[in-house]
Amino acid sequence: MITIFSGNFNLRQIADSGQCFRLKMLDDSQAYVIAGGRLLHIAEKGGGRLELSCNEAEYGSFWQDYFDMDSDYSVYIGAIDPGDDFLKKAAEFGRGIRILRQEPFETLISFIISQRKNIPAIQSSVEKLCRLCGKRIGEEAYAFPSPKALASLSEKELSDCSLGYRTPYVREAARRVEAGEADLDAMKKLSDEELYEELVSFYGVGKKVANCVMLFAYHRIGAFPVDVWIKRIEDGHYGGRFPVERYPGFAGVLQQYMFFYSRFEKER
DNA sequence: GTCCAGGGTAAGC
DNA sequence: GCTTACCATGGA
Repeated sequence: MITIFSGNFNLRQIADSGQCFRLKMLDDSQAYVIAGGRLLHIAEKGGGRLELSCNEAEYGSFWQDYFDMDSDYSVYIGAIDPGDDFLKKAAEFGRGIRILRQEPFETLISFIISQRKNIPAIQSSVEKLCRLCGKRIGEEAYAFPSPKALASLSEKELSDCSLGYRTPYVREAARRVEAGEADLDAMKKLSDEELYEELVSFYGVGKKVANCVMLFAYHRIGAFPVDVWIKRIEDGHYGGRFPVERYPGFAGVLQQYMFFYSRFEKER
């Protein structure tokens, strides 16, 4: 176990931010995260102190990058237009959110599944897939399936994970990656535009899902996914379109604050 | 029972 | 280029 310190880090907020479907809260300050075939326990101890159930080497080689610990989020928040009261409130409310660096394959499949589902339903489908063909890495803990494992599932097995009409989308994406027709790792070196074009070339991946994969897997924090929640905000607060050009290269971070804030607001 | 969800595709204009 | 019907399912 190691102890680290971080500002702008709140487990509950990250868990509820809709970017990751494999972060499970145990109580208000503890969680399990499954990523990269690893299982991590995190506990928040107050004052920005975090206890992680890994050693220094594993932190340095994986989790530090996963949680984007080298970025200072106060810089993004500080760049917000002082006249934009809505965005200032949203950022203040969700200031513990960080943009994770998740695995491209898991993110691609998860967000293909996400279309027209609410977050609990997405988590449920992803969990079923992992239990069905992901490697067991702990008590009741399963890694996200490999492309090979996912590509070998039958249509019925996939369908039984409540994928509905998305079943062929998932199947084809897994097959294409497994066959080497798309190299998700090699795509890391592409420009934003090239990466976007590669992603939307997947059957079942459109503008919104491609932007989510860019933001949450490839850490292209300028990507700005527009779903029904963000569209509602754009219409209600920005005359139909958020001024992404005012925040060159990091509008995606602000998008997360707004998404999280608006979902909370709706709950009351 | 009804409404809605981190949308995309294909067909039609 | 821009609309529109249709898609399956579960959570609230």
